[in-house]
Amino acid sequence: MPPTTRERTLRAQGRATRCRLLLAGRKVFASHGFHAARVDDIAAAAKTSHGTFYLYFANKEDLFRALATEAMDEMETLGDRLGPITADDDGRAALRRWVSDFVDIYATHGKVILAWADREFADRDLGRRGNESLATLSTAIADRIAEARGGGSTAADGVACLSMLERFNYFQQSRQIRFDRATAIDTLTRAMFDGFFRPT
Amino acid sequence: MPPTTRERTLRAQGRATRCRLLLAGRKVFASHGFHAARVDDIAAAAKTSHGTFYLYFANKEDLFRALATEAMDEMETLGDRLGPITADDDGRAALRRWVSDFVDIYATHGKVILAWADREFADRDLGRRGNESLATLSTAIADRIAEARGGGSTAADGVACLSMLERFNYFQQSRQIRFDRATAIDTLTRAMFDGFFRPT
Amino acid sequence: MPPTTRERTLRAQGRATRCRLLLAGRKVFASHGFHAARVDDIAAAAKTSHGTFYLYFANKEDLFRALATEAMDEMETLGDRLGPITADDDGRAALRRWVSDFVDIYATHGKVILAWADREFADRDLGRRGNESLATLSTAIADRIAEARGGGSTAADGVACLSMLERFNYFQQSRQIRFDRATAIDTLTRAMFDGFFRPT
Amino acid sequence: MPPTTRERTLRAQGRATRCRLLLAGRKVFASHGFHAARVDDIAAAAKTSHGTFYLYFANKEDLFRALATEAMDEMETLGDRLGPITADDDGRAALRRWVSDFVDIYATHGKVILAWADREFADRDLGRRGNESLATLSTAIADRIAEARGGGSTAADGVACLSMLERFNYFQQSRQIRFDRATAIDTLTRAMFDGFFRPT
DNA sequence: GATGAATGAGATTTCATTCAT
DNA sequence: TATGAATGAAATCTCATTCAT
Repeated sequence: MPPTTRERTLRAQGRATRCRLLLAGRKVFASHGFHAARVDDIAAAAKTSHGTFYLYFANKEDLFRALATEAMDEMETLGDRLGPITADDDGRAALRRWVSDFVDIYATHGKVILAWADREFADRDLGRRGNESLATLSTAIADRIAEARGGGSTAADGVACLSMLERFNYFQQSRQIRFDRATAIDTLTRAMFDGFFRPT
Repeated sequence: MPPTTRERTLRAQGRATRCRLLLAGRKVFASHGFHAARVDDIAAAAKTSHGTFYLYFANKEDLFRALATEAMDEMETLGDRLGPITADDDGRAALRRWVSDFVDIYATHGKVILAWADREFADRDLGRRGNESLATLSTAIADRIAEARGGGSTAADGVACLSMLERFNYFQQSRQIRFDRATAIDTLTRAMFDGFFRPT
Repeated sequence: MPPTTRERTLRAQGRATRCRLLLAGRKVFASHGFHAARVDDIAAAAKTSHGTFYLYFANKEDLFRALATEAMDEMETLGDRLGPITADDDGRAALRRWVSDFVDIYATHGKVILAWADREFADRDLGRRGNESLATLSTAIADRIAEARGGGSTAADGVACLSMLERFNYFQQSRQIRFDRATAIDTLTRAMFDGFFRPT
Repeated sequence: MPPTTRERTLRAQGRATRCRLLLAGRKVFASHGFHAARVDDIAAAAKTSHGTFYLYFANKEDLFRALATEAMDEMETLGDRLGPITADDDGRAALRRWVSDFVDIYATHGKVILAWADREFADRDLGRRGNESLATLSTAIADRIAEARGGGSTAADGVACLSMLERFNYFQQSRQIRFDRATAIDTLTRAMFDGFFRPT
C-alpha cells in the first residue's frame, strides 16, 4: 500500500502540487457539486495527472473533507468576530463590517459548504461537523440578537438570520442574481439590523 | 421512434403507475439529490421495476423536469397569493398566513427545487425557467415591500426576504434544525415584518 | 401457454392481421436488418399493437423465418424458370426475360435474404436452408452455362454470375446506385451473356 | 470533458493496446456484424477489459468508423492499381494480378465494409463516404472497360463488375462457398475479361 | 514524484417477451 | 381478438481507484 499524504514529508514541489489540487478541488466542487465532480476534472484543473491525485489524497472524499474542514473553520471564526451590535449608528456600522466579512468568506468557501448537500447522507461524521458549524455560527448570532433586543429572542432568530445571509450570497455566487457588492451588503445589513437587532 | 410516454394512451392503471413514479421521484430526489438518485431507487420506491420507469419517462431527467415544473408552478402561485401587507396587526396576520402557506408548499416541493443545484449546469432551459420562477416570486415580494414601506425599497430586498424563507425551511426539512411549526412560522413572520415591511 | 398461430384456426380478421404483420416485417427487416428491427416497429408498421404480434408469431425469429422461407422459395423457382440459353439472339432474349424476373423478385424479397447476414450465426437451420437455396440457384445457372459453353465451365461460374446479379440489385435497392430499370436489365443481361454463356 | 482518446498522449504500451483493439474489432465486426458485436466481445478478443476499450474509443461506433475508414482507403487504392487491360494475353495476366490483389484486400477488410449494411442508416456521414468509395472503385473499373472495349460501355458495367467481385468474395469469406484460391481468381478473371473487357 | 494504463463495480437504457384486462 | 402494463436480461458507458513504469 502506497503511503498517503499524511505519512509523507513533502518537499517544496510536493507542497505546491498538493496546494494546486486543493484550489482545483474548491473550484470543481463549487461548480459541479460532489457527485458530478470527477477526479479527472480536479486533476486537470490542477494541471496534473490522474494518478498524482492519489499521491496526495486517499480519495475524492478525503480531498472534500480537507476543503470542508477549512471552510467550516473559516465560517466558525465569523461567529467570534461578531461583536455586540448596539441599536445606534455605531452598531449599524459594526454590523455592516461583519456582513462584509461574511460576503468575502462566502465567496471563497461558500460553494464547498453547499456541495455538502450531496455528502451529508454519505458521510455522517462530516455532516455532524457541518451541523455543529452551522449551530456555532447561528448561536453566536442569536446571542448578539438577544443581547441587543432583550427578551423574546430565540435560537430560531439566529438561524433565520443566517439563512438570509447564506442563501442571498449563494444566489449571488451562482449568478442567479447579480447585485453589485455594495448593494448586496447594504441590503443585508439593513434587513439584519431592522429585522433582528432593532428593539421593537 | 421508441415507444416512450408522449404518444401512448394511458389507461387507469397506467395513470396510477405514472403517478406513483412522480411521488417516488419527489421523495428520492429530495433525499438524495439528482445525481445520487438512481432510477432503480425511484422505481423501487414506486414499487415497480426500472423497466416500467422507462415506459413513463424518457429518462431520469425527464422525470425531474416534470417534478421541477410542477414545483415551479406552485412556487409562482405563492407570489399571487401575497396581498398588501399593512403596518398594523391585520398586516401581520395576513403575512403570517402567507408564511404558513409557504411552509406547506416548501414541505412538498422545496427539496425538488433544491436538487436543481445539481442540474442547473446540465439543462439550461430548466435553469432559465427556475430563475424566472425565483424572479417572479421575489419580485412579488419586493412589490409588496415597496408598497408597505414606500421609497428606499429595492429588488434586493425581495431576494433577501425570499432567501431567508427558503433556507430556513430547507434547514428545517433536512433536519439540520428542528423547530416546531408554530415557532418556525412565528419567527419567519416576525423577521419578515420587522425586517422588510415595517416602515423605518 | 397461449396458443400460437399454427394451432389456431384464423378467421378473416385474423388472417388479415397476420398478413399485415408479414408485410410490415418485410419492410422493417429490409430497412433495419434483423437485429435493429424492433418488434415495436413491426407492430407499428402493421398498425397493430405490440401484444398482438405475439398472437400470430412465437417471436421475432418466427416471423423472420416465415419471410425467409417465402423468399427462398421464390428464389428457388427462378432456377427452374431458366431455360437453355442458346448463343444466338433468341438466347439473349430469353436471358433478358429471366434477368427481368430476377430483378422483380429481388425487389420484393431481396432485402430479407440480406437480413440473413445477421441471422446466419444465430440460427443454423435457417442458415443451412439459405445455403441450399443459394446452391440450388447457382447450380441451375451453372448447368445452363455448361450446356451453352461446353467444357471448361464450373460451379464457380454459377456463383460468380449469381453474385453479380445479387449485389447489383442490392446496390440498386439500397439506393447506392440508381440506374433505370432498362439499363440495369440490359447491363446485367449483356454481362451474363458475354461473360458466361457465349462460347469463347 | 471526458478523458477520451483524442487528447491523450499514448506511450508504447498504449499504442499496442489500441492496435490490439482495432484488430479485435475487425475480427468481431466481421463475424457478428455491427449490431450483434458487443463491446465486451471486442475487449475480450483484444485480451483487455471493456473499461480499457473506452480509454481508446469513444464508443463502438467510433471504433467502427476507424476500421471503415481504413477499409475504404484500401479499397480506393485498388482503383489506382488497375492499369489498362488489353485484349490479349498480357491484358488477361494483368487483370489476373489485379483480381488477386482484390481478393487479398477483401480478405482483410471486406467484412468490415459489409458490417456497414447495419450502419448505413445510423451514420449518414460514413454512409456517404462509403458510397463515394464504391463509386471511386467502380468508376475506375468502368474507365478501363471503356478504354478496352470502346463505345457502348457505361457506368453500370463498372458496378456490375464490382458487384461480382464483391459478392463472390463475400460468399467465400463467409464460408457459404469454398473454392480454392486459384479457382476463385481464375473464375473471376475469366468472367471479368470475357464479360467486360473483351470487345464484342 | 509523476503519470499513463488497466480494471471492474455500478448506473443507465433498451427491448423481447409475458401477463392481465 | 386486441392491447396496454410490466418485467428483467443484456448491453452501453462512466469513473473512482489501483498498478507499473
